[in-house]
Amino acid sequence: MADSKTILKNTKLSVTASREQILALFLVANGALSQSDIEQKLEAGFDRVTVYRTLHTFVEKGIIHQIPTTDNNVLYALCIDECADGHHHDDHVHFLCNTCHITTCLPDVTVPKVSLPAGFKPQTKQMIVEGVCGKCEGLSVACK
Amino acid sequence: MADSKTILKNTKLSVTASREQILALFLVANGALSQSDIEQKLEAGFDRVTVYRTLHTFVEKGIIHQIPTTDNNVLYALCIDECADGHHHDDHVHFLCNTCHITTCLPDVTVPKVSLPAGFKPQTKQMIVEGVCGKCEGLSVACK
DNA sequence: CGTAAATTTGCAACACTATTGCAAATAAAT
DNA sequence: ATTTATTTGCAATAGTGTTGCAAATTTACG
Repeated sequence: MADSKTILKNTKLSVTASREQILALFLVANGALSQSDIEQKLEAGFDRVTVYRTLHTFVEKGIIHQIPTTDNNVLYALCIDECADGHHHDDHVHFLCNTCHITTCLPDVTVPKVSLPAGFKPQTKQMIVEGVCGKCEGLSVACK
Repeated sequence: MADSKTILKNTKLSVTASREQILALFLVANGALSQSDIEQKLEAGFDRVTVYRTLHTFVEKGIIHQIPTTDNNVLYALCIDECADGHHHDDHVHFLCNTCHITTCLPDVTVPKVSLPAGFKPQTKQMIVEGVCGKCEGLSVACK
């Protein structure tokens, strides 16, 4: 189940080298990845456009989801929940560490509901918390 | 107080034509603006770099704040709260309308607190709700 | 008010990202 | 094994982010 090829087949996507390798990167990543992260980690030199299109395909198929940032650098992360095609329900919070700059999914932390002013109809919601993650906090303590 | 020039003086910024006009745009805008929005709305043709630097300056000075999006297009909006230099406390929710694509600040809707897993130290948090805003909802009903 | 000092602008320039078309290569279906 | 459908890589274009520097503008001050 945690196998690239199986995921691709289940999603009815052609199994290709680039898709397998990119998906594998997500499976071992402990956080979210940007497009350039992926390009750098791929040993085989895939074309930038291929990576771009592969990510779009994965988002469409609900394999990964996008995480907005303020630095014009969209991040992608595996969908932990089973996302149907085009329907993302990743209602979990994302955490961006200001020390190691790794963005982590917090699947156990659900985005809370908010009551909006009259007239606003909510459909999806995103929440990003910035701060210091456990690993970095521990390291800085250890250094003292 | 709602005057461009006064705001600039209060922030100890030089009063220049570009800053006044860009700030005026925000004062009349009902939602958040992207850099290209601003470039298009400026009658006087200011250089792209000037707009870029002006926005950075305003963010630094706490006049406007950034809103992250998933489409590589950071938005900027006026800080309703009094933001000190470099310290933003815009703990309000942003609403992105999927119909008119306008992002609105909801100053009365505070980003709720969430409890994070052990080790994570939160510093700031952002929340974006997508859906349909009151104006668009009303319009679509009126059309039926 | 006028001049010097500090800031800001516009231009040039470069890097990197986003996006599309198209022909060649590859995978899937038979 | 061969045909068909997909996917890839390349070329090319557009747009954004970013910096340095000289010219223009603003502010500070006598």
